[in-house]
Amino acid sequence: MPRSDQSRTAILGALSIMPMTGYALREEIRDTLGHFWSESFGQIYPTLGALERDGLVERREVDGSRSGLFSITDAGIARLHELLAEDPQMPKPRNGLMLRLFFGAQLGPEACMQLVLQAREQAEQVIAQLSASRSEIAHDPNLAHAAPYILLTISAGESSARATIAWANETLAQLADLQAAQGN
Amino acid sequence: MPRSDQSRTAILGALSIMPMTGYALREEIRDTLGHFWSESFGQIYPTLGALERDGLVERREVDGSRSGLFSITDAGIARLHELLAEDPQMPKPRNGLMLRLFFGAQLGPEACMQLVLQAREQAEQVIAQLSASRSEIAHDPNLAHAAPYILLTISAGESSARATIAWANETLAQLADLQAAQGN
DNA sequence: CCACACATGTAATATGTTACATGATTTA
DNA sequence: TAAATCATGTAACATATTACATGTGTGG
Repeated sequence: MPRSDQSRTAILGALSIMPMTGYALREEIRDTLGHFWSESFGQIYPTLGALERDGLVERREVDGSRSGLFSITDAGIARLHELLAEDPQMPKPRNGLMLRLFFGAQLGPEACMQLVLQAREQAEQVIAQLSASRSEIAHDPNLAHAAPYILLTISAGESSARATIAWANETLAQLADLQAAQGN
Repeated sequence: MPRSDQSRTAILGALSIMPMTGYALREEIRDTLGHFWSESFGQIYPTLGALERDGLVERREVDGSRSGLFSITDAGIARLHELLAEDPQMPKPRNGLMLRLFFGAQLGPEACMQLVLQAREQAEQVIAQLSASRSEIAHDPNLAHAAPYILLTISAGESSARATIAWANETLAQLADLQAAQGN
């Protein structure tokens, strides 16, 4: 009953950068991998348990505290390399915005414009967040040797967001035309 | 126990364009909405059953054939409008490529370059497919009044794929630098 | 001392895919 | 007539989220 290989990959990967508690793991994944990855507590804790049973991570009880620091073992590093070498899989796409636009004839041009405006705003926020992340990552000593690779993913996010903005602008113009034509 | 509103939206939307069998529904969703949506039989048939019980679609038995043609009812159209007006939701992101690149320090520059090359090829294929779809859609009489909206989603796909290609080219150059630096 | 962040975990629920079972119809 | 495609559906499995339960440490 293998808990998702994908979750294991993300968790082992994060622990390969530095030891963490399960709680910190969620925070890091949300804040740093957030644009292209997510894990919930419901996944993280059972997966950590399974990884521990398999000897891929170790839990170190910190003095009096109830909090367990998880760190990756040598076997864990080896397994991480195997997992990373597997073919990357994308989830089946389910883009609610495109679905609505596709049936835009039912929804009408005004509502579609609202949706596109919303998408453009979100893309602008993403760009701002990524720009902030970029400098944080460049200055974080824990990430020293991982940083060049992490920055590639930041660039991917920025590139995608810029494309969304350009598309949104074109699309708004076309929707305005459709609206005008409908008005006739 | 509401079968996903999202699946209902997609199915009602497709039936709002023309009546179809469950099988044809899968084909259409895969071929036409494929770049940003997917449904499996395991979702389609139970959902059609539920929609029928709710009076949102009707099954018409065709003469001797066992195949049922599903068409949307007036109540179904009304419900579709409600569903389309709801906030679009994106699934939690799980991008296997970015996950691997993020931990690229573990994977090494050569393997990362392979991944990026693969992503660039896929994007090129997407562009070719979308370009073909574009002319099909423009010439399909069934899609006459839906076409302008559908073409907006095609443009979004093209725009995103072009951004991926541009990012891939930059990224390959940077990975080559990393590789050279590692070689020293 | 109260609220909030840290921390771990489980259970109920939702969602979705794959494989299987079954059979009709069409085409080579 | 054999193979491929059309067609419908179910069951088992896989995955993932949300809400809940529980408790500790810390700052105002």
